[in-house]
Amino acid sequence: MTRDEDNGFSEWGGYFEAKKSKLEEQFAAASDPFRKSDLFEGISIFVNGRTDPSADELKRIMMVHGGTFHHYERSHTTYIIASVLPDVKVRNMNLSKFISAKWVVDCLEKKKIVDYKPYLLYTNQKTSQPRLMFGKPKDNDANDSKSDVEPPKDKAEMEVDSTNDETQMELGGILKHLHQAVATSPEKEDSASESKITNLSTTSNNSTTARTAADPNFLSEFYKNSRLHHIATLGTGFKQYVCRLRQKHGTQGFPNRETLKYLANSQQNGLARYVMHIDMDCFFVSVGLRARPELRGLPIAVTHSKGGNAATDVPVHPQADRKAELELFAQRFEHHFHDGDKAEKVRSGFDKKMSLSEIASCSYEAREKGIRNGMFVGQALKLCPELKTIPYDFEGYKEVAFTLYDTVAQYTLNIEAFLLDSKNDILAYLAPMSLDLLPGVGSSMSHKLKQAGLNNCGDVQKTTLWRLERVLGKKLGQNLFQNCRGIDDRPLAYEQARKTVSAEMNFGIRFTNSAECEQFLCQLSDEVTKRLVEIKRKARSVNLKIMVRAAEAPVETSKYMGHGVCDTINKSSLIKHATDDVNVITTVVLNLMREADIPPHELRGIGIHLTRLEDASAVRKENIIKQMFGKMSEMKKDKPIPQEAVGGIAVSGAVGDDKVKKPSMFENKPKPREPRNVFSMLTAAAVSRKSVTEDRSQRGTAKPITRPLSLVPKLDEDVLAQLPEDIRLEVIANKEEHLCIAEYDGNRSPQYPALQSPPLLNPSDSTNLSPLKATDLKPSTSRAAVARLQKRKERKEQEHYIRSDHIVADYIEDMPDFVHPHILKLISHPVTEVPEVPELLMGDKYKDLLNTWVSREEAPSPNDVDLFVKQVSRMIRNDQLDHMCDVMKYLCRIINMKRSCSCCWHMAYKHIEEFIQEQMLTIEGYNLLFIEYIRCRKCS
DNA sequence: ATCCTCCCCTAC
DNA sequence: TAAGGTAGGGGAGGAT
Repeated sequence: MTRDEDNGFSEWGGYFEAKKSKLEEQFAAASDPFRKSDLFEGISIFVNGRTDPSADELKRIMMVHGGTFHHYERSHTTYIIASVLPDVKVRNMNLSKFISAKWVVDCLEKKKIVDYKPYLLYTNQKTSQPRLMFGKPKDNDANDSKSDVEPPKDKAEMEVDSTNDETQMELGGILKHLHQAVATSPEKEDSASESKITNLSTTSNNSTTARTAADPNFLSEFYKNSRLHHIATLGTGFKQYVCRLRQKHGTQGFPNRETLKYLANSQQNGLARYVMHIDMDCFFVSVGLRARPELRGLPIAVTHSKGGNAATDVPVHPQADRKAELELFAQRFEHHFHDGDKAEKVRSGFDKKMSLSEIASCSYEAREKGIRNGMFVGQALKLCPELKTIPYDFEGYKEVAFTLYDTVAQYTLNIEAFLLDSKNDILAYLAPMSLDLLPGVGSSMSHKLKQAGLNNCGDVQKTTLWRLERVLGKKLGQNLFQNCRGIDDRPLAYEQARKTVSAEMNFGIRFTNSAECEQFLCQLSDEVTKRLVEIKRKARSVNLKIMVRAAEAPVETSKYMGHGVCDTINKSSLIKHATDDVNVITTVVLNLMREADIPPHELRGIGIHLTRLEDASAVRKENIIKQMFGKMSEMKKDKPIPQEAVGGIAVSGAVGDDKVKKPSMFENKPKPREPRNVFSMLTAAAVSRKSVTEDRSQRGTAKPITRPLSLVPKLDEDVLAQLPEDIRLEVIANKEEHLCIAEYDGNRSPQYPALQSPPLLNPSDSTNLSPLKATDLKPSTSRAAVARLQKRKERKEQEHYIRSDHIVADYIEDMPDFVHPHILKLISHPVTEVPEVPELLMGDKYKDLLNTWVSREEAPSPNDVDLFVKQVSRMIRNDQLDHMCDVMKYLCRIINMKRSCSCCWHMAYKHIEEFIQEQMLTIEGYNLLFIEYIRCRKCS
């Protein structure tokens, strides 16, 4: 259940601070000495992509004429200026905000705000826009909204009424209202009429409301009302939101950070780092109280229950038996009773006819009475009969959290919670602290530690690492050992690629027959697949989690539509190819359920978890292997590939151009091998390669790509043996073409395999060969295999050859970078004769080397930077992230220390860092946050 | 030794 | 009446 803290929002800062920043923003605009007019007062724009006039020019116009320019789209951005529509699917954008830059120009020319509607990029809109409703009764706008679209509350606040064509909207004025509306609450008007009622919780009073999962509307109904669902999705959603802000942000500065720096500089040197900790206390309650100031200072709880008398005498299902369920629950979860709140819930929560609705968030005044988040309302009312309950406001939570993130983003995009480094008294400071205050320590772990005689951080500080590892396991022990000393040196990671996707419902599951159950499974499969597609991934493993009524449990639960005491069953299935096809997933899910063979009426909870996720485009590439084999058969009919084509067509997209031939620090070391090469053989591959190389040049990390012939990976039976089982079997099934790949000339020199004896494809001899078994694909010395090889050798002389190695090389080149570590390994062989990048930076010697490098060179040579980049690149591939971070930290420090005025060095460092982030993102799926940074006022 | 799978625990 | 979700980390234990 929920912990005491709050619902996941305890890190999210104050709403009123956010509000203040809006005012400050307006104030800042008003006080601009260069200001020429107030034309755009109250209007803010965000420029998306390339526009005419340019973003810079638009920024200048807005500044000079009283408007606001947002460096990234914010929830209250009035208009988004763009030339083309972005991929709206990605982020559910509000299209009614996208207008052409010409609007700004025309406003300026006419010296007034002209109607923006003719400038909308997306014109296929319903006649009624979601609109701002300043207390207007709904029927006031009947003339324009015969609307079948309900104006969603959340969007309405950000929209501007544009229904009256004749009227030039006084946008500035409206926006002032808008700000006010956001600052107070969208529910103000409702609450005023209700404020006399003690308890304001409302439930869906729609009599047609779906009651169980047998109703097709139940799923969406449930998600709409589930606090836990909202907490989870808001969390993930905001992670993505911050990522987007970070991506959009690019190299722009942080508008408000300058102010902060200015303030800081007046006191000290300004190079110190600041950590802002934002704590959103009682988040749900605080948001709920925006519209109910009269309730401030009272014990308040956010819950679905109406509270009051209604919550002490709830109807109980005739087949429910609270006492029996309580006893069974207590018996089954005895070992969980180290969690005091949970124990108390069981002990006194099931009493009489008390409400079993859970409290999502409660005010300090309520906490003082012993009320906790997650507690049943009935139980809470026993502790505090005067407790007031208020309803959820999910849209409000979202809105406030957006405001918060937007506000913070004006200062930094390194938004992540972390423990402080040791600044001296940290040990003493932490010693008396309760262990469950540390991240990752919950009721279970602290209980375990208590049993080991460890009650607080001080106790753990005195314990050996070995003992902690014994008690908790290796990793958890190590973490606690560090954390209780205030140390957490893990690199901060964000933008991590998702590893699982799931959708679960353990409420309202009541089926009378399998048709109802299967219909729900289809719906849930659909839901989870949508989430999968949304994140552009595909799944290989489908897991079905089923909660089944425990044999001893009463047929109906004490909690209305709850799951009661259950047994949990997990069933999983591996899919041949990663998929995001709803039909495939649904079929698997239905099969798993049939296998589980549970009577539908005994089901109480169902969840679908998709794991072993793969990147959708990587999966596409995997399929290309098969296509490639297919193409090879077509090529039988084509002309032979002239040998000259084999030599390698260098495709360059160089950034580290060698115009400056500075001697390299590392020149006496063996030359690193060039990592890539491109061969053009298949038209299709060449086409898709184009986009890959474009990508690289955009990133600015492309290198001239040439590779000697000897580096072309060969494809042989080992490769095939290592391909994923399913693909391999398919290959076997299509033995006609693949046999040739599976076998190669055994006389090849081990030293220069590709050069001296390139693996050759002989398309014509394959047809005579017998079907292959899987074992045939392993390196074989069997007589039959030798005979076949001999036969092929004889034919080589007269046949046209197709080089499988080229095709594979081409395929590898065509793959996006991030699949290389995984798939490249499968396909290519390490080539031994070419020197590897020397491991200059491994071990401890890197410090000396970097020290010498930075001390000796006034400016770093591109070659050295390039070599350095290769070294760190390898560390990333080899999963030596900790070491890589150490190396980077050291380099940064040395540069700050010895080259504080040399922006060449600063740029070089930043270039390296950018490269690392790119590579991290593509290989690991997330970025790193480097604690150490270049402290230069000139170039930072 | 290393990987995989099935959980449990924790955070939000 | 009531809306008891979602994702990641990692330990235990078995397979290889």
